[in-house]
Amino acid sequence: MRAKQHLENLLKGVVEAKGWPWPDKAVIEPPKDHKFGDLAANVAMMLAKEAKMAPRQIAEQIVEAIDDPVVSKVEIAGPGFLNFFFTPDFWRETLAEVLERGDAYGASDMGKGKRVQVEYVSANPTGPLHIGHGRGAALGDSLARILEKSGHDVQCEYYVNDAGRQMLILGQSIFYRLSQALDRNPPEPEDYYRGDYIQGIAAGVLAQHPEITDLPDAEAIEICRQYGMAVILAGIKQDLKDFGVRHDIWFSETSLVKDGKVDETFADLRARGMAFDQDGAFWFRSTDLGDDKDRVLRKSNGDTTYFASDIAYHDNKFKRGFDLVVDIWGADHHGYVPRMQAAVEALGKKGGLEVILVQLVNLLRGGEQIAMSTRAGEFETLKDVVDEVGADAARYIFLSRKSDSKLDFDLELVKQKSMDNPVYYVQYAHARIHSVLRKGADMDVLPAPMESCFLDELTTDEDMEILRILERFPDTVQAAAETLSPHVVSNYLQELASTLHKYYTIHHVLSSEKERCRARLLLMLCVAQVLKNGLALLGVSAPESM
RNA sequence: GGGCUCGUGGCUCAGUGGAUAGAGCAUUCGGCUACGAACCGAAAGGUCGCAGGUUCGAAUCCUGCCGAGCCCA
Repeated sequence: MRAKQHLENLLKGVVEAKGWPWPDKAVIEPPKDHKFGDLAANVAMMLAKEAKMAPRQIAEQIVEAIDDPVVSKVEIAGPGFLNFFFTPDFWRETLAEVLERGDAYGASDMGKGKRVQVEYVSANPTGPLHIGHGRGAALGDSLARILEKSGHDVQCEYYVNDAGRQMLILGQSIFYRLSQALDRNPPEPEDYYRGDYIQGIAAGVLAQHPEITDLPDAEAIEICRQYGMAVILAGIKQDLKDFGVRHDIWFSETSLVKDGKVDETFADLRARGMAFDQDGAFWFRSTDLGDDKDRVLRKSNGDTTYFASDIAYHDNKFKRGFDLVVDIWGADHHGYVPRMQAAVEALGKKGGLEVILVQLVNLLRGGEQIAMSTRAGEFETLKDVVDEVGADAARYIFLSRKSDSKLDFDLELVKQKSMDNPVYYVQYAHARIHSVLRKGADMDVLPAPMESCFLDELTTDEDMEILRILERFPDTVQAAAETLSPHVVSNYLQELASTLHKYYTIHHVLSSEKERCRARLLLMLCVAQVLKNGLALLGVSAPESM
């Protein structure tokens, strides 16, 4: 961060002094290979057209004008890149920043306090969460942490679909099992939830509402519905808690309908000319916004559609003052995205909604696929998976890949403590450092204080490599926030851990000469801090021993 | 039929218009009588699905086609 900012300011100064405009497309970033330099800039190439000069000529002029104590060398590469090398002292200063900021290292005010809502999981409370929900949960939770770290004001929400047909089916399913348990031989419903958990809930209803056996079916079903929903929702909350996932608000669909929000939103859309009556139904004019047909909001029989509730819900979100709303959905809802975006645009909030689609999770055990279907009752619950492999491993696997590609989740592989399972690789690096720090303390050798001159001892290529990576952490967090991609952080952690392991093999920390030893302990301490901060963004623990 | 997403070493994946396309796994070879070998090093492995286009420059952007998955009809 410091490096990038420093260089940008420097270059801007030079370019301005030459009377050239600063090109929007200028990029300053670390080159793929550090032999090219510490940072590379393409300003010369971007300026070539504007200044009507060859890139090389511009580059030469810039190089000539640069005079900065931190820049130790500038080179011009063939295509016109400017490659900058910074002094070792500059890189060593990174340690001061890490020490000073501690857990806050990596934080920034990039978001400028922008209010962001992240809505995720939001599974219908008709059964326990399964592994696919776990992926959405890990992603949403991590995203919230990353956005918060980069200066956004974040709120996490779970939308409880407690009003629809699915909940009625839940009630009927419970009632069916309850009647069976009473040997009443009820007819099998056409469509119902078959999972074993339904029977447990039925027993619970009976225990708490013994009078239910004498009630008319409709009333009994309603009791089952409410009881079942409460039990299942409590289970979902517990599962998410055990998975380390946070939701600030549990928003009920029923409350939306009850409070008349749906009608308010309808009126609003009508006033904006985005909705109309036809054939006894009420329609959303989505064709105006690129949808392939207009969509019904209220059917001629008076029922409102799911889409109508969803529009009202999003209207409500924006009325609560969020600048950005992030929805995390299963990829099977992707057909719904353009419609929802159109609705948001119709509400005058174009660009205010980001939908992240999470692809399916393919659950395997030793390469064999495990079938999953909530209706059929065959699935591995999130709880089972977390109990088996641990929350850390599960979260890390989910977060180490882009959300828009399918994910194979093999229980056997995830349980293995090997490189098939990258979470241990990163955690091991952290634990290893703490082991060295403990050992150092036993030997009465402590990390050097920052203000000492010992840091001059950090001179090797490996020292510099670690320092450069530590310095990049704040950039990484911002990149992850901008692209809403936690996997950027996990990739970074892999790289840092790998560099640490390599360092550890090459350079012996404790038995080297005393001043060097203390300088290296300080370096180790800072690596541990950054590993910890990065893992925290993923919601994964950083153990000091394993 | 229309739409969305994805095609990168044998496998799983990074790669936000930039330099010789990178990791891990698997394979082969090597490294613990020093801080944790849950580790490290080396070798081998690629026409970035195919064909055009945009430009100083394309795995990346655009168009068409092929293939996979999903949604809607």
